[in-house]
Amino acid sequence: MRNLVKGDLATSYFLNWRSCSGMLPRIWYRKRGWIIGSMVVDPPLFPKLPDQSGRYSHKNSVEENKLCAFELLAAVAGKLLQESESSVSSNVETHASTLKNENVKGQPKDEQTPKSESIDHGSCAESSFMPETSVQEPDLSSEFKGLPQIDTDSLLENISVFASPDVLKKLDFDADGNTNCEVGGSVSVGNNINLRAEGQQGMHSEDNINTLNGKDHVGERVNNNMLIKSDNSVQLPLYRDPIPYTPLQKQWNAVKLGIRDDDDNYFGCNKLSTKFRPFRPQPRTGHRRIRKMLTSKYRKMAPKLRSCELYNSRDGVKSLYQHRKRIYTHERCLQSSIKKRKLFDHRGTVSHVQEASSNSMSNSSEKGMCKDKCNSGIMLERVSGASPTVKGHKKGEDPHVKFSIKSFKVPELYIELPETASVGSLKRTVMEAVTAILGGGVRVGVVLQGKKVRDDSRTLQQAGISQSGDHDTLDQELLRSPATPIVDSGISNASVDPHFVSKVDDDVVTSVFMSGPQTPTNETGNGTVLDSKALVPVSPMNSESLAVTPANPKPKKNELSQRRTRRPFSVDEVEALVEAVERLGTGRWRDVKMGAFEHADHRTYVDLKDKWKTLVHTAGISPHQRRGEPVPQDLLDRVLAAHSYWSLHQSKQQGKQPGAEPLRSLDPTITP
DNA sequence: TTTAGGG
DNA sequence: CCCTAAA
Repeated sequence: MRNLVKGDLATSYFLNWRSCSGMLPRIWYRKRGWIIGSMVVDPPLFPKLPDQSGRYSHKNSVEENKLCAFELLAAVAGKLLQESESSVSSNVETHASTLKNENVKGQPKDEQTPKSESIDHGSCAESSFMPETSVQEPDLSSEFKGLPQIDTDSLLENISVFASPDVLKKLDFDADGNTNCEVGGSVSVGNNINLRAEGQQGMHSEDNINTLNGKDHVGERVNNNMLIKSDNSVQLPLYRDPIPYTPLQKQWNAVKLGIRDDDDNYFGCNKLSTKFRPFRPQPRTGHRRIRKMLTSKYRKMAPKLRSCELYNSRDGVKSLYQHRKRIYTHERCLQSSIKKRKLFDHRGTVSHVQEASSNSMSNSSEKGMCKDKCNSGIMLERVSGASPTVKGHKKGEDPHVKFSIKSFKVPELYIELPETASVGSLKRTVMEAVTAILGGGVRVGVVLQGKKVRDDSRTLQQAGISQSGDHDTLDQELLRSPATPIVDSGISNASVDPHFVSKVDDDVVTSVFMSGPQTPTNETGNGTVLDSKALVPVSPMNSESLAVTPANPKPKKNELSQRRTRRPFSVDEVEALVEAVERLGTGRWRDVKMGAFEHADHRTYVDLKDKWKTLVHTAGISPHQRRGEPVPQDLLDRVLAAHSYWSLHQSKQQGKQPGAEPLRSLDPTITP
């Protein structure tokens, strides 16, 4: 173990129970020994070894070390459990009650409690604990004890609850009321960008565990933290019996700054040193589609699991993951359901709008990153005294409606820096990330009363963005509209931010959202817009998104046919692709995708295949005929070499055993 | 869903 | 990148 984790292992972990669901501890108990976190193992630890089969020359070492990773995580898990169980301190209760008291809104206790209420407040720490929780889950309080112990200062204030048990019980997929917990740091951008690292610095366990993603057990959450640092690195969820030992707290150093959203969207790909990853929102999936999605897309939910299968032979490890898969799936279901519910329930919900901008993060335990999903968006508030009246509007009049940006937050990002990085570099990195997002192109959408105003040709007046007098009317219209069906959307966010739904005062509040390039699935068949909130980070490579996005709405042209934004491959991506093809051949694009572009969600295996096709073509033409970012000649040479090699070796034939020789083992020009 | 190719 | 036949 000691030789596994070395001091220079840069990746660290962070903990921030900011989106912790109400029954986090339950998971520790009910799923004893289940996933505690994931782990990053840096490539240098896994020198590639010559392998007879050659295909995964690093396989053995990877697996070996992976098992070590299991050990490490198991130890952590064990400690977690141990602490959870042994601690019966009453101060937990105190904390809980404190939080309850901070729940200004105060939740109704009866079953009639609107789920939206519960969930609404669930996204914010100050209303984390709902009465129902303790009522319906008498054991919760005890279960919960393990949590606050860890870091009362940083944890409690960030605890949030997704849903109350009664909500959970109504979900399709989990009657247990298991909920999800997410651990992660956060970055908020208000007037300032504040970084917050949870936990304590400079503490390491005896085993030098400085790599631990203290994230949770829910599939997507886990995925969020399962980074592939390179094709040799592994981050795995862990299963192991508890091993008593080091205080968990010691390991909860916070070095990595996590910025996340609800999806497992990483930007970047294997072999690429992606510094940060913007997220896309969690796709919304209809209840009825969840099952299907879960079964058919488990790979996306637990990509690492897949990786293991692919690159680590078939041993016990695999079965472990297969077993795990179900759990991921299950919990993912649950979470999706919860989100779904949130989406529904937020509709028409009146909630507070105030979102502190500059002070949201800094010192307040009531505000700040616990806002979770609330952060992604721009609040536009009508500030003008002008009071255009729709009904009283006369020809020739052109009253103005003025808006100001109340707050502006950038969605969560995921930034990873070595512990040795300077604070300055941290700031710079964050700045780069934010700049990339903003500079990369954003779209602005308008959400009024929780409803997206899609028709750009409508006037503000027509859209209802004018005067308070129309408020009621608008609400009614909103209520009258049928429940919005939920469809799968690659880009839509999973929740409707209560902050953007409405405002109780007389002002018409318009929420303006930025979003990435529209995806075709933003609308349901009846044209109902599902996206009500979408601050979609735009990847740095997506600088064309603004230009590509049509300024005028295509009235009828279904956006389903909208062409995807063009995203030229970078040299790094090409390199990763070439490397993967050298290894896997030209007939296994899915494997290539999984192995080298797993987290580059915008690269499908078809994309990769197409890119390879063009690469082969490019390599075959004279340099002056090439366009776009020049691909280094050596890469093109490798392309040709791999192409010819795999053409000869018939990689695409299924009869071929998995031991098909990778090119690199035969090509002297390719040396690690 | 994935592969393979044409457009 | 898109589209789609075929597997």
